[in-house]
Amino acid sequence: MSPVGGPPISPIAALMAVVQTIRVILRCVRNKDIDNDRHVSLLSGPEARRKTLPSLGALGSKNSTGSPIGGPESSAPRAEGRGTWGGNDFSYRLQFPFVGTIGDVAKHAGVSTTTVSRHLAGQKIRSAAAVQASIEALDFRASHTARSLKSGVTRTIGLVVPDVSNPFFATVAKGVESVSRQLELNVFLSNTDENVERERNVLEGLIGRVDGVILVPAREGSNNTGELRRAGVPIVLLDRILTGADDLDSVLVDSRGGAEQAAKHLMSFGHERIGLISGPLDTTPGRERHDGFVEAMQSAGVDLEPALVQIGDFRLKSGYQATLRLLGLPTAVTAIFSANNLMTIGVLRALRHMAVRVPDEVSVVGFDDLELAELLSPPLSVISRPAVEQGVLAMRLLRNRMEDEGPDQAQHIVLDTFITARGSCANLEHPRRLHRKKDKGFAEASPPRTDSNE
Amino acid sequence: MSPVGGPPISPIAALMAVVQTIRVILRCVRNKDIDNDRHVSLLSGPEARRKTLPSLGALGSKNSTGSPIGGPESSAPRAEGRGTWGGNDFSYRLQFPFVGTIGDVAKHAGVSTTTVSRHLAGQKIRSAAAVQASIEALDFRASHTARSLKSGVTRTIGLVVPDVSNPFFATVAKGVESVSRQLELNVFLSNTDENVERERNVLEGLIGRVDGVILVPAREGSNNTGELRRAGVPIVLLDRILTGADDLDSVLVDSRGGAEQAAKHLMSFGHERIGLISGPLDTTPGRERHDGFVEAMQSAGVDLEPALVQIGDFRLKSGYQATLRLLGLPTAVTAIFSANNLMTIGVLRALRHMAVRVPDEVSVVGFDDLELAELLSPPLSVISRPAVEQGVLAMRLLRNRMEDEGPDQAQHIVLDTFITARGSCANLEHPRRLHRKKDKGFAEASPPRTDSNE
DNA sequence: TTGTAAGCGTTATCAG
DNA sequence: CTGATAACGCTTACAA
Repeated sequence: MSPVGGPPISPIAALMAVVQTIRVILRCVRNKDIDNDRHVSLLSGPEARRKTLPSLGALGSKNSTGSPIGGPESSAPRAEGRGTWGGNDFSYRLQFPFVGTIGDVAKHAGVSTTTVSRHLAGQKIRSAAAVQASIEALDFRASHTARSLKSGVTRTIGLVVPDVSNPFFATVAKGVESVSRQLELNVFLSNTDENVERERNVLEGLIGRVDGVILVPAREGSNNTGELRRAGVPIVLLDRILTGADDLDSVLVDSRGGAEQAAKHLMSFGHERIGLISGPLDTTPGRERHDGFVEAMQSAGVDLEPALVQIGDFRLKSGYQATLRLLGLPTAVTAIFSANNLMTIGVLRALRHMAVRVPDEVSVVGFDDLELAELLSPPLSVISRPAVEQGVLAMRLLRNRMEDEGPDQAQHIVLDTFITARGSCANLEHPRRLHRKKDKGFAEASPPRTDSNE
Repeated sequence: MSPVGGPPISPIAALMAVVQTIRVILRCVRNKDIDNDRHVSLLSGPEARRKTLPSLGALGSKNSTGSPIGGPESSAPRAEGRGTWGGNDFSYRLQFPFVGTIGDVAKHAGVSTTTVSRHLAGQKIRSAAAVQASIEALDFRASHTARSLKSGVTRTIGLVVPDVSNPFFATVAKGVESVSRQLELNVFLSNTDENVERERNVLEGLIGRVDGVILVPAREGSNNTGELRRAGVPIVLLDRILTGADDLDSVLVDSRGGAEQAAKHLMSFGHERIGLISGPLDTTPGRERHDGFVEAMQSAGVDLEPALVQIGDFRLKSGYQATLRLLGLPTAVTAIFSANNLMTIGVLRALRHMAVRVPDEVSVVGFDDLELAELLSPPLSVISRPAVEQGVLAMRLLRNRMEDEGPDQAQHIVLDTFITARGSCANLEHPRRLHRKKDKGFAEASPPRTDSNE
């Protein structure tokens, strides 16, 4: 701050200087840098926010022309004042962070804390109007933390997914979030990166912070829910289950059926040498899509030699590399089924880089739709499923557990998948060529189609 | 449960019956359905979890052959036992939710709670080994809630975005989450749906629950941060700013520069009738991309008639509709610049539905890359930017505010955008046709290219 | 209907 | 180095 009597500065600059000074002081107080003034007590946390206020009044009247802050009975404390600086008049008004307590409201309204608490809980009290007025005057907000401590309830749930940046999980998150907002629950979002270790840490870190968890486990065989369950936290499994945890609610899709649909769809075009790019077999969708596909092939009497089954990790790069391996086989594949969206992108990239034409040379079906699938050339055929709904249902199940409603036995919801046949599959004997379909329709969601031609 | 002496049932069935019964009892206790037994006291919340345990021991020994639970000094309580049921032997073991306190540990270790607290805080105490042993024996975890109440710190931040299912925000969320995990902070995820009202509710609901907020504001002009700031919660703006809130840290990208790049890129192909599909002008990226584009056109001396500027809302459908409007103009556009990823998808869908060839008839540049952009035919040219980094930097800035580190003035970070020219732009005079490029490269990220041919 | 007082599980103070 | 004690802000018997 420039000394009084120095060069003229604008009112705004002066104001900024005052604000800045007070900020620095606040910061010093928080950092316990000051300890010689009776007005400034050594406090941390919420105390620092509240109790340093009177001293700020004192500082204000010492360092500037601000009027001191009102007594303890005043409403949300503020410092305001006017002054002259470098020949210019200016005024300022500062409102300080203030977290009032139920006790402040009680004092202000002249009742007991009990009465305020009752009012807050929606009970009828005689002095409702006065209490409400005090609450508003003080801009009072009840402390969630204190309530949690007392009630043992956090009104928070955890959503633990392998990867939010996967469009499927992002969509699920949106579904979960929308329901939890209605229920006035907050959502902790955590990524496990498909990693069992990280998952364990994440889940243990949630203990005591959440009333329930929606979990997409990294691996079927690695049950990290023990600590959480011991702590009495309800859990709903989403999209993937945990071996031996049949007592947990779950919301799955019929991955096996979806994979069968994919296999049958490809076989209906005459394909027999179909490459499968599977997810990890120790995840539910990985295993089920693998099994569903393999069984559909077998029951159709088609031989599936081991080299045709490539195991990926649900990430893009693994789909890319698996495709290269499939393309390198002595006898080329004529079709590929990829078990999730990210790997499918990898498949398409690999095919593009190797200059393999789809569907002329290789037909492709992917599990999980993509926003751009329809716009690829050819449009990508996929196994679709209701992703938002999975999130919504999981949240509903969790709510029931949290409220101890609904049946006592575990609920296992399995949603249907459906095939969205676009243009990435073609007849084996008569590979088609592409053309652009003259289609002036307005429909955003195309109905299943299998056309693709030039 | 079937009466003793009834038809023989399997041990498993018997066990399940016991478990089931105890569950029901627990539930009744929680719901206060029982109040006539001295063993079962009327409690709710954490008390219900803890204090009903002795009574469960009693119930266990009454209703089954289970051995009663140990006294208050025992470790995490469990009920276990064996028995005969319908002629078959069976045994069971149940572990009940148990949340021990610092006091339980103190008692177990024969020290005071203060000592345990000190041990937990990492201070040196004489009985460290014993206390640690007790902690492990009791499977003790300190209550986050109590700590928060005492310290005034929640170790939680809020991440408020318009739409998690937008790949850009999903990616940002991943960046934020990764840093916050390192910092051992939890992340509340909230969607505002680009809606000011909802945003206000979300932000107010965060007061008292978080130590800081990363916010992507819905509208530049609607500042909903007042309450939060009054409560002393630091805020970092991400990707969008708020008018008059220059004192808040922010992490933006050079949207204006990106839009200029897009305009220049399109003009370099000879385009002059370029349609702009802008975002809302009262959002930072909407406004800056609009202005950057318009200015680039003007300074190149190209006239931009009003009908060429269509305002969307960053959602897919608005891009679709805006494109239809552009196509319906008396003089057709020869190129389109779309201001965000979702609208770009809408653009492409509309062009596809109207059978307009890209880039032969219309060239396209979108703001924000898409995972599949490279695989479209033609590959989509976009303005790219470091999305994960935006999230990471925002989280770092927020951390500094929360720790009162770093400079006192607001930090405004602006990251560069860069053009990823693929194949969706072509010369105006000599529209090219497509072909598939023979490219066996392994590169996952293609370098900027402008080729597209048949 | 209202208020008093005892907790919820921690941590900070202060005296041993 | 340790422990009794008093908060933190709220809810809830219990008593008036």
